Amino acid sequence: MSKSKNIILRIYRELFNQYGPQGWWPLLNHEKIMVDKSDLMEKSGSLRGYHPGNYDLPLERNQVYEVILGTILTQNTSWLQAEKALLNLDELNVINPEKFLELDLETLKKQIKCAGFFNQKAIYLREVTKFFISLNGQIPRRKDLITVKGVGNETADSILLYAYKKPEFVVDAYTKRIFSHLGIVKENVNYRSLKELFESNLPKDVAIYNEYHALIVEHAKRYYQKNPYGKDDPLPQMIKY
DNA sequence: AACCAGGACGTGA
DNA sequence: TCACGTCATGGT
Repeated sequence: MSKSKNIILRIYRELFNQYGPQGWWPLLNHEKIMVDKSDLMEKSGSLRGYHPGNYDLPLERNQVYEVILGTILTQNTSWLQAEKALLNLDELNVINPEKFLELDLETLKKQIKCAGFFNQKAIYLREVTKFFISLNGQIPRRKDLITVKGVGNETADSILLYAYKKPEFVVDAYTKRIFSHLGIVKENVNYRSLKELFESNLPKDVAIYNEYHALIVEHAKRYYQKNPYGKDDPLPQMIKY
């Protein structure tokens, strides 16, 4: 049992002990091999991570870009569907910002249809692609990212954390669901407060931010998918005292 | 057959 | 700020 009084940190340790490193973005290896789907092991309805424990990715430009595409595609959709859309785009070799913009709108929509909201996501993807190119290799500021149509709070933080490796904690619906169920925050807590709660209780460490959010998602998939949320969650017992 | 998925936007209090 | 309707396919 951890001796720390820091509940946020204790939960992180518990989750990591339970599930281990998750391995999120990026999905594709743009240097050589394509992803072999048979290598992806099942993990609670989704697919197993791609490079668990490696927090140095993405390394190259198209990999950074791929993560950005993924953050838009997965909005309010399971990662499994977003992943399919991403693989569809990869088959056309358009996971490259310049080539992506050459793709006609109808083909684009067709490729990403499986991820839902394809009309607006097609627009969002183009917008964020133009923004990415305009950066010219620079790391975007959060306030500039948020002005891009289709990039809200969570997506902006996801891009900064998972594409640019900047220490911005990502809060999502699962985070709110779990931590309000545990009685740590209110159900109607807003994004900024919840994000601040994590960032003020954790070392400013990209690897921890990266892993913690992924662990929250994995935990939520197991115990917070259907109502009543958190019914069989063992966390309340584990973090007692 | 409902309900949910690694949300964001536009609008009107 | 905050609440609400809208966007849409797919899995369970």
